[in-house]
Amino acid sequence: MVKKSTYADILEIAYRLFAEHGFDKTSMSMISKELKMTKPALYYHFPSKNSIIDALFNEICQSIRFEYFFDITSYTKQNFEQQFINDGLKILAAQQTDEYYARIMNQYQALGYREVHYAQTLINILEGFQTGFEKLLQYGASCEVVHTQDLSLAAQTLTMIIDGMDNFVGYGFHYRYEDIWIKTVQTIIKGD
Amino acid sequence: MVKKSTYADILEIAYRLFAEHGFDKTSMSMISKELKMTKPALYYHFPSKNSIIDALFNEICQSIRFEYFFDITSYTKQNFEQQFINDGLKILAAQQTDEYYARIMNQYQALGYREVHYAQTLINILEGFQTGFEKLLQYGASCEVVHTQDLSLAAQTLTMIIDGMDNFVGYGFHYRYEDIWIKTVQTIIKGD
DNA sequence: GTCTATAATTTGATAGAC
DNA sequence: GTCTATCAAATTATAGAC
Repeated sequence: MVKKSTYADILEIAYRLFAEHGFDKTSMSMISKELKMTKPALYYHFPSKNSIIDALFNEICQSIRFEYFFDITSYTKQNFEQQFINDGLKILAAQQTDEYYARIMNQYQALGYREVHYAQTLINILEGFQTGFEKLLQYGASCEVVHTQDLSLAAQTLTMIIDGMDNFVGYGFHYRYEDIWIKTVQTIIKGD
Repeated sequence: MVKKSTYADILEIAYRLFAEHGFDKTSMSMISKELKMTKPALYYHFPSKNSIIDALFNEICQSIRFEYFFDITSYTKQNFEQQFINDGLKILAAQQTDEYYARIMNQYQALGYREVHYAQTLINILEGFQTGFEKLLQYGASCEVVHTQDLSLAAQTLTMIIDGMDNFVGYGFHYRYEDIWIKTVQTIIKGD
């Protein structure tokens, strides 16, 4: 067992506690207790509770960008549909392995309603998906493998489906997510 | 200007404050101040802050059930597609007129992660949509107007789209929601 | 880097008068 | 139904010793 840095320890513990109890009901006392250190020791590493919340936010946002899951350079005319389906399912799989993900994101969304900085970052991520999907579909159309006319609308639909799957998974719904994704992608590829 | 009941006044003010500042950062002092009464006066009407949150929750849940928007008895073979589209757009319109709706629901979702009672009620509502859509599609299939084979999958997709539209509207995304809904419904009706 | 001790503030909630 | 006054508890954050 390698000793991780205190900084990383704090973020890991805070992530779990924030998910379980929420930002507001997780006090610095709770975090320090769980870390087996005292409150002032915790304050030595982070100047405030908000700075922990922010550090966590930045770390999470790095790992959920469109480019993290979809690599446009790996797409060809031959593998297009399969690759598209697989890359989307990677997101689903990632979320399903992190039981706290949805709870945490729900709270950052709430923060976003009150502080534009959070909202803007989250909006940028979702816009990354939308424009990413659009570029991918444009490439597909140029290969004559995508037949939908309205690529922009298709990209919006895909973004909403991806976001919706995250939400529903996090809420414990046992939907047939794989099938929903596959069918949505196939319908768009096939065109009207 | 008719004088509403104090009870209703409190819920109206609390709804706005909860949306603007969140449950935790909205204190009973803030609510009473906004109502131009004192804190103990507020406590006379509601025994606790949680009881306000609960009363609001019950009121909201009444107004977002599937049956509130979709009346299956009004569907015929002739009007099926148009009626389906219109009823879905009614939800979208309702949400767009209430600027606080998404913020409030985001918080009840967060509560649901910590107290099953909230989660169960929200899940019931979403399940109401899913089974409602399925029944509607079944009726459509019996009229030979719906041609999708997998009605259950279609119902799940529709539920996710409805929920996703609420989320995205609330976050200020200017998506082409009407078109997304229309196209989704038409694709399902048309079948593979 | 970690500790003890404590300041400063806010909160949800109540007693009791009118 | 509304008020003044107040409580007990909890919270974020800091001073200062080791």
